[in-house]
Amino acid sequence: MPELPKAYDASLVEEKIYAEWEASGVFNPDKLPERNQAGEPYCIMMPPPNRTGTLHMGHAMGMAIQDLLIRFERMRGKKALWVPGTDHAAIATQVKVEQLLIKEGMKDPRKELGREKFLARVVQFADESRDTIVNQTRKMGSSCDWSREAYTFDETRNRAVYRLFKMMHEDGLIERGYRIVNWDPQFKTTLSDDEVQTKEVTTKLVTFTYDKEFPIAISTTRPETKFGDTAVAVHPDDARYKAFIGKTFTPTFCGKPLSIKVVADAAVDPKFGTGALGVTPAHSMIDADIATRHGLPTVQVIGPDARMLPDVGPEFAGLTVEETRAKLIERLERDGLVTSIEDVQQNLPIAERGGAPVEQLPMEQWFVRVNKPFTLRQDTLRDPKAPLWKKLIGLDRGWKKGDQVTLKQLMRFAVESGQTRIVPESFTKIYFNWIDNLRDWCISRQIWFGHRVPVWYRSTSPQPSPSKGEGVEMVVSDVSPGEGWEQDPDTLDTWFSSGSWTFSALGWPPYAEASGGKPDEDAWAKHRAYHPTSVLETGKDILFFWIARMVLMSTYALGEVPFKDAYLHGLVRDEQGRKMSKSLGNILDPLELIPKYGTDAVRLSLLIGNTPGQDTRLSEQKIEGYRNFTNKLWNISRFILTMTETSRHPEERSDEGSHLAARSEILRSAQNDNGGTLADRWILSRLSEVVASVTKKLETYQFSAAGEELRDFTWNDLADWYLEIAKVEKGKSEILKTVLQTVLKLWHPFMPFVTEYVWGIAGFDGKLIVAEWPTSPPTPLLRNERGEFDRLRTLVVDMRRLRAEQGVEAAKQVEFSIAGDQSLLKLVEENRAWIERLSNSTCATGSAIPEGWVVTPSGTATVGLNLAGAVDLEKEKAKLGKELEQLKKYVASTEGKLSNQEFTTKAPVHVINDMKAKLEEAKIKIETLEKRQKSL
RNA sequence: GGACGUUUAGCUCAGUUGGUUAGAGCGCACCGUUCACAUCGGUGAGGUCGCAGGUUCGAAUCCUGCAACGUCCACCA
Repeated sequence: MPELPKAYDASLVEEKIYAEWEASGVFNPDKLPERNQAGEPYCIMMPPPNRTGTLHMGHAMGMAIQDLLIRFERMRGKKALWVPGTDHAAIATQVKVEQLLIKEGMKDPRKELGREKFLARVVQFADESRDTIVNQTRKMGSSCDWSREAYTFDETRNRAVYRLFKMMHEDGLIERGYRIVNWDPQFKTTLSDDEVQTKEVTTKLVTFTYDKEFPIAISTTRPETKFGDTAVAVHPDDARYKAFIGKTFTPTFCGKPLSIKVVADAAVDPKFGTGALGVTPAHSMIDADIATRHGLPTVQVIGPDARMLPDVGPEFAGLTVEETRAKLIERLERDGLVTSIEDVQQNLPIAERGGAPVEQLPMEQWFVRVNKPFTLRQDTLRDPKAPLWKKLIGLDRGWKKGDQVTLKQLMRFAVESGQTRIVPESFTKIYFNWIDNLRDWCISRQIWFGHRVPVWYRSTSPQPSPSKGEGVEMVVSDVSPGEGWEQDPDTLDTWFSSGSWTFSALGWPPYAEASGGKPDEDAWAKHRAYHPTSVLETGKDILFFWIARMVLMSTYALGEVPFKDAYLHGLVRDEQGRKMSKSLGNILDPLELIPKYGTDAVRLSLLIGNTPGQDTRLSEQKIEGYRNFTNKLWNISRFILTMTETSRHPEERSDEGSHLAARSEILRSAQNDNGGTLADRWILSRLSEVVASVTKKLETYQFSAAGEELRDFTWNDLADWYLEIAKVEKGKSEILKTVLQTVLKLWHPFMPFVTEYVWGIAGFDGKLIVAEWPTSPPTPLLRNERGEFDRLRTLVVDMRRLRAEQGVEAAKQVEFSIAGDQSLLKLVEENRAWIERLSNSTCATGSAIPEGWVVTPSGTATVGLNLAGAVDLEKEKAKLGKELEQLKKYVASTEGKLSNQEFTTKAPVHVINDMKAKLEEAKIKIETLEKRQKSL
């Protein structure tokens, strides 16, 4: 064995170890040992990071959690597959590249380069990002199968997108429609509802009439849209306006003649403003609904560039909405039409990327209809493995082939039936709320980077009218149908492709269309067993964007849920709880922290100390703490390995012969026979307890609790007690090795590098990553060793405390004379060697010491110490008094409880037994403390 | 406006179906480096579990109300 350095240096070993793992093939389930091949499939799809640059702490956390899960399940013998990948992220990537090009000096990159050249730049950038991301993923120690790396914009995924589009179009779920959409004037594209965010601003709420003759005043924060008004809506019961309902007026609004019908609609709040609402069907989704109900016409007055259209008259045409608004308010005031102007707080819709105010415009776009019933192509959401209770109440079945359902129903039932479980459960409610309010999903985008809408048009008349579908022939195809056909210029929302990720990344669809693409029949068939995937781990902020859409796509296309569990982690915030952002300069970069503290430390800091769905604060100090723990584990290993190497350890060498022969005998007897020492039996029983508990916790996504328990065991029980005892009691090589092996295995999913490194140095059998998870406890609990050991441990802590007291600490040597019950004295005698060592004292038992259980040895000058004389009497008395008071209070209350018949009959037996035992101990303690008090 | 979450030690957070005298890490105070580790060891201080009621033999945990902070959704035009 080489000389092992005192401190573990992660930066020297991590890269090498990762390369070894890759070379060994264990990341690929097809190359796993037989045990795994025969095991249950276990699959995680990595949420594909956007190809927009680099990974951040959120990604790091996701990878740490997923790697923990996949390593845990792989070690337990499952056929574990973790598929890595990246997302082309359509708009995000295009915007990013545009910004870069503008920085480089271009004014309008798309115009200057043209579609083809511009796209080439985006692709180049995306490819570079991919390399960076892959490199970072490796640095995190992720044990994903790189041979299966997928991309949302590669050939297989393109096929999936096309197939889904085609299927949904055939089923009438994808339709072209002229509707109001969210429009981003900055990037000139539509946005889905989820890509729109809000910003609180103060604006002017203007109350006015269209002209002097118009009898009803209306309020608005956006006067410029009023050019498009076609009605005024009032509440049906509003007495003020009842007389006008049904009448049509023709006011002239700042130079533009309008036709305004007064309609009654219950959606109008009579208490807001004047109780009358100017209806603008073209520029408000709410108003459009009202317009539909009353058959009102739609008049568009704002164009895609957020400027006024010519219809509004020469005074305003071509002005931006902001300019128009200011000018209009001025004009209305001048004309004396304004009743009031007040400042109000308003949530302005803005674009997620770029932050420009979003306009609502009527446009011809492609939509996924979520509320439209369609005919199922296959049995859907039927769960053959459902437990009996679910079968009894019908939660095991969804629908049969041929049934009529809506996408919304599928999305709801997937979670409602428990076929997909959301962790933490509280997010289920949010999911349902979102589903229930879901509107049709606008999937076409006017950006260049992304999957082109696979639809082709050809004119069949000299004056085609595409918006009405007249004079135009349309066909869905992924390749050109021939001469004279033109493809739809739009691309698809990026979530349309990532929605199919769980199965497209596994090779779906099963075969290529005759029209193109390589036949790849085997890929999906080969991976079929991995779907539904086991767990989807991602940030909680992405629940709606992504999780819901994956449920939609998977239930629709395959008739099954995309994953059994969805685990949501919270945001990683800085130590003050702020969001990490470039402008605040508070970003912690995993790539900077890893070389400094090691990947294992970074991973631990993300895994321990937080709960699912809850935001977590991260600081360098925290990571440093886990770096320290990594080093502790290293030194524990180093100590054990050195100790068990007989040729190296001087103390062990002295009794080498007998020791070697007795090795396995000792271990066996400690495990089966109540042989070995008390400490041996204690550590083995603790270990078995920890194995069971950590396994259970990892199975239920309690990573933090599992890690904490392991850390406590490793640091407190193993290092601080058992290893110290092992310095005194000899012949523990086999037990130490067993304990070390088990501890390394348990830690491996959390901190793969240091555990692998130690495993390699120790020369333990096989590769760690495929080592079996320690499922069977190393020893049964046959005797009360836990309780006995704990009594001695408490004793030693007491001795240390007294040892550290003022006056005593000055002595060169301290001797304790211990009195107590016979069983304790016997235990002390049996374990005297390590008790004396760990308390740094000598101790005697059985001698008659009247004052209590701690005295000085007679006051002789050599080593003795008169404890009573050295201690601050008043302070000591006060302390004792306080302790006694507390104990007596406890005893009184406990006795009270135990004498309460209601309590003893209703409380569980183990609680009562525990209380009784604790009570006896407290009584003994009171006795000894009282003796001591008398002696003072 | 609706929904959800959070409130426990100086700080960051655990606390799984109600059950012993509520825990951990960090920080702090004091002591300690010859034999794995100062990225260390030992000892200790520190909490009426946000507030007010209720249910119960028993509440940090369940119920009701309130407060503060946070997140999401919908928006009042």
